[in-house]
Amino acid sequence: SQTSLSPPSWQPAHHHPNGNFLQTYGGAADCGGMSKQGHAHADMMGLSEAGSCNGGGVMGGGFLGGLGLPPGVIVMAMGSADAGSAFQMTGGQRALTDCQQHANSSPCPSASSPSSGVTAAGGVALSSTSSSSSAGAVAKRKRKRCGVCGPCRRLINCGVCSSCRNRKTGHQICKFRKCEELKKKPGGGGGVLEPSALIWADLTC
DNA sequence: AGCTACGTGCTT
DNA sequence: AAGCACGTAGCT
Repeated sequence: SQTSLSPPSWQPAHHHPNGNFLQTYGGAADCGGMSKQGHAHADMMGLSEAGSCNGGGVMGGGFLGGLGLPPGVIVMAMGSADAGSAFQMTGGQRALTDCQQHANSSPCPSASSPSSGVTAAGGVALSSTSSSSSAGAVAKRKRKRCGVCGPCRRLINCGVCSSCRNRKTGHQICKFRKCEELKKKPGGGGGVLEPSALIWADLTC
């Protein structure tokens, strides 16, 4: 709902060329879906700072050449100082909001899930009773993305990876957005996340 | 009700 | 082992 923190004033991001390219694009869906909050930008920032190298940046080149869409956005975002500041603001605001909201006891990282119990450790707190499914069995709860790893912080799909291309049948998130934690096997791993979480907290808060 | 994406089984 | 396809949990 557009209550409290109604989006600043850069909402327009949508109708602009951006909206178009995205829609035209395969990745469009994502952006559209994500734009519920309308923030492909926040991601870009994340991209340039962390992930861009592994996927965004590199791909960008390919895009411009073959598909030429996503990069457009990026270029625009970075190109216009105006937009730049706007993004910064929004991004900052968001982060801040998150922090404050989750400042309760944990740093922003946990922003991933406000009410549900997702632990930084990547564990899904099987909070409450597993509604569905039989009582005794440990319902096969879905783990949730940690929300703090590089991939998680990325908001836009590459649109070219197998997951993006096969979205119809694959039902998988963009490979570049696949949470590092979810890549690991459910049972394994301990608190490998903490570090990154801290960093993230440091950077944003 | 519809969408996104995690989990898992099958195929390559 | 990696990728694909499907079922469905979780969310809006």
